[in-house]
Formats: sequence, structure tokens, C-alpha cells
Amino acid sequence: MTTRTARAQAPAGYDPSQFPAFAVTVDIVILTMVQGELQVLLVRRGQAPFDGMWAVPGGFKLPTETLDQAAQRELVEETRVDAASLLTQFGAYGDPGRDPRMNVVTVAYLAVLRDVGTVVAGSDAAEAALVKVADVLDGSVELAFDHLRIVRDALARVRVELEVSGIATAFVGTTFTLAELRSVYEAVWGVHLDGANFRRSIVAEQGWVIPTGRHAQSGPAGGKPAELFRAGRAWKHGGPIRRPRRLTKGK
Amino acid sequence: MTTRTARAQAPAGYDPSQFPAFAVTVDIVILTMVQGELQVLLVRRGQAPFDGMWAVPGGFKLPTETLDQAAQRELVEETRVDAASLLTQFGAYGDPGRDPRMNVVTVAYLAVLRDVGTVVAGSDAAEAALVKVADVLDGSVELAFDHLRIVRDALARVRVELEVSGIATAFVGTTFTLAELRSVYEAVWGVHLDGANFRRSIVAEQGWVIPTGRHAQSGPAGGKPAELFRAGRAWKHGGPIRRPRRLTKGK
DNA sequence: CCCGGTTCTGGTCGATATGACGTGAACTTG
DNA sequence: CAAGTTCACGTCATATCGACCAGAACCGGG
Repeated sequence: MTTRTARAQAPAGYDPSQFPAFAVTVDIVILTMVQGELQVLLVRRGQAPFDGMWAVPGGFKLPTETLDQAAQRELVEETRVDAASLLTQFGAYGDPGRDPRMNVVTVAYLAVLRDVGTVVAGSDAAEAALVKVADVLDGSVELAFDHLRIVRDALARVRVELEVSGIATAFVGTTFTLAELRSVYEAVWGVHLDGANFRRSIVAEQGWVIPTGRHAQSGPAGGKPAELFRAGRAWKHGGPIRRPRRLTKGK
Repeated sequence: MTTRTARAQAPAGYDPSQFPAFAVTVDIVILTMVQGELQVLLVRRGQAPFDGMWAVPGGFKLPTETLDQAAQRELVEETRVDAASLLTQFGAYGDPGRDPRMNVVTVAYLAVLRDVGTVVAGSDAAEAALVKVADVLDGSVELAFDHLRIVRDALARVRVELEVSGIATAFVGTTFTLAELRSVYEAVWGVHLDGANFRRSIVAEQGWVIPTGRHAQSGPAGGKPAELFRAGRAWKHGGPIRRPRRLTKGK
């Protein structure tokens, strides 16, 4: 096929009136934790294509807003939750034919929320539900468009995000025990973590968790009451990624 | 301002004929290393806006190609270099007014090349040049649009890429000494690395470098001839990111 | 040809980080 | 109050990391 619909070399010389038109959308992979299970908020489509199928919530970007603002707006519309800092852009998707009706490029965001369940009802979407991420990955729940790939990429992103930032605290409440926080890591990474070592590592990390003086109540099985922490603010960054650690350092 | 030009809630109910039209472009931050200096390939704009200013090369995405393919095509047009695996998408930019003429969302890619200098001449751009990244960051060279931000984000990305992948080998030749490779890390991270420790770490990393039997010639100052390596293939990944290491592991 | 200068490469050593595990404290239920 | 559970803290062996040293292998000049 011949390219150059609009002098595909740009921007050093092109006709602004002559370019392929796209719709730009933002899609938000909203992750939450329900009883140790990682879940994703999906909406059911009410029209073709992919009528009746589940999809990641999203919507058009407006010319008057930034991508971040568009994602923010969609998040609020979907969950009534207003928390700018936890939105992380992680990819753009524009394969031809990904939407059979028109040319769409979508910019995908990751949002991590606690207990989004109560808030789903307030959505203005026709139908919204929390679905186990595992069911999406193994194909039990089929997603519209290329949303399976998007969810997969979101999951990959949150996995590294857990390690390099304190984003895990977004999964839990404003105060939480280290056992709760640990269960987030265990669910997302699919591993078992030693409680004592986990405590050592997390507390050593600067700005991730801050001890409140208070203690939680014991669970139904008893046990020593756990210390309550609140989130540090070491996980609000704007751009792509950071963390230039060293491979091996000299003098 | 009122939103909802096209029922901004989508995709659970919208009119496909009624949405804001955008141009979608791909911009490529092409980094290379010239005598220990990190440089970026820029093109000079030949028209308004930002006439005469430097910009990151890029161009329109076509409806018939993927974003990766568009980036690939632009890279070839700009440098005649064909190497798919070293293109990494790292961000999307769509602030209103970033292009005063129309609504443009750009998807930014990072490309790392060796010795792009000889190849710049073959570009079909009006004027292309390698510019020190430092000069861009400190404002000595002003960039058009929001390209300064894009270059900054690209640099942040390549910094972490160096650590988690063997991408550093893309900066050097097909065979290289560890001193050459080390100078890449030192330039990008802005630090001094101990040669002996660097060797230990790099060689321990699986699939990053592979020893050829051969040895390089000594430099003008003499010295023991360095062993020659070639790149392993541990740095071709598609999606966003990977690497779920653990914070602290249990049994 | 020897010698000082240079670079590469292998090794040592102490500090720190990590994984495994033990023990007492504090709370539950019966 | 006894038994069971969870949390908090400490210990210990091992692995990794940063600093550094010394020998090997090359250069140039005397």
C-alpha cells in the first residue's frame, strides 16, 4: 500500500488541512481488590460492534482537555471517585481496524482504587461490574476490541509499579495494616511473602507508609492487634517512569 | 466549559459520526552517542508555527498502519535505519493547543542508534542534525511544540531501560568492549562507574552481552587489549514494561 | 630492551540487603 | 485459663554491592 496520504514526513512541511482523521479516546483500567482477588471494572456494551460484550470504560478526548484530564473525567463519571494522582498513562493503541467503524487511537490509563464496589452503582454506564482479572486473562470473560491486550499491559504495569512506588496503598483504605498491604502484593504478584521480611522492607522504604499511633482490632481468629499505617505520598509522579538506580557504582 | 461534544461517556452508547477529529502523529526521539556525548536527532522546521525551530522528527499515523509501524516508517525515512526491535513507545501527548493549527495527539517513541551521524545526510527532511541532549535540556536549543517535555520523558525512559534491559548495546557497534558499553551508562546516568564492578554485573546478567573470542586493539595510550562482546538478544519486548521482581520473598 | 604509564581483568574485603526462621507479645474463643 | 492465631522483633546464613588492589597486557620513550 502507498503511504503519504498527507505527506507522511511532517512536521517539516505538511498541509494542515490534509491528514487522516482519528477519534481519540481514553480507556481506563480500573483495578481494585476484593477479598484478596484482583478485579477490574468493566462496562457492558449496549450496541454494535461487540454488542453485549464487556469492555474497559472509556470515552472520547475533547479538544479542550488534556489526556490526563480526559482520563480524570472518565474516572469520575464511572466511579464518582476524584483522585488525580493515581492515574497513570501506560500505553497508546491504534491498530487499524481495532474499531470497525472508524479510526480510533486510544490512550490507556491505569487507576488503582479501594473498594470501588459500592461506587459502581453510581455509574452512568448502562451496566458496570467488577470482574476478576484472572477470568479476563484466561478468557472466561471475553472483552471487546483489543481490550484484553490493554488489560494485560495494565497488569504488567501495576506489577512494576508496586515495586518502584508505593502505589499499593491505593488498593487499601486510608489506614491499613501491613497484612492488608501485603495481601495486595501477594495478589498482584501471585506469590507468598513473609510477613516479617515484608515489614522490614516496607518500613525501610522512605515515604511509603507512615505509622499512625493506633492499632486495628483483632480478626475473628484473634491474634495480636496490628499496627495501623497510612499512605506516604511517595507515589505521585507525572511523566512516564523514573528511578535511575545503578547497576554498579564507582567512587 | 461544557464537555460532551459526542456523549463523552462511550463506548456504551455513542454516535460514531459525532466525535472530535484529531490528527494522530508519531514522534521519535532518536538518541545516539557521539564521543561520550548523548545526542538527539532533530529536524529544523520549515514553516509556521515554530518556523526555523528544531523539532523531534515525526509524522502522521495512517489508518492502515499500527502505531509501531508508523514509528518504524518514520525512523526509516529519517535515518534509513531498519531495526524494529529498538523502538519503544513511551508516552502520548495531547494537550490542547500543543499545535495551534489543529487538534493533534502524538504518540512518542524512543529509538536508540549507534553512529547515526553518517546516516543523517540521507534524510528526506529539509535539515537534520544531531544536538547534544544537554543543550536541549538547559534551553540552549529551543524546541518546537511540547517537544522539550517529550525529550525529557524519553531521557527518563532510557535511564530506566538501561537498568532493566540490555538496550545499552544499541548505542554501540555490533561488537564492542565493556569500556565502550560502560561509557554509555556513564553518559546517560551522569555518573562514574567502576570498571571492574561493571564487568561483574554485566556479565552476570543473562543474555545482555556475549563474548566473542576476539580482542580489540589497544588505544593510543596503550593498555591491555579489551575483550570484544556482541549484544545478547535480551532487549526485544513489545508492550509497556515487565520485570516483577520481589520486594521480599517468602517460602 | 627496559621502564613508566595506561587499560583491562580477576580477586579480596567489608557493608548492606535478602530469604528463612524462631520466639515472645497480645489478642481471640472455648 | 488453655489453646490457637496474628503480629512484632530478632537472629543467622547467604548474596549482592561498592571500594579497592594487583597482575596481565599493551603503549611510548629513553
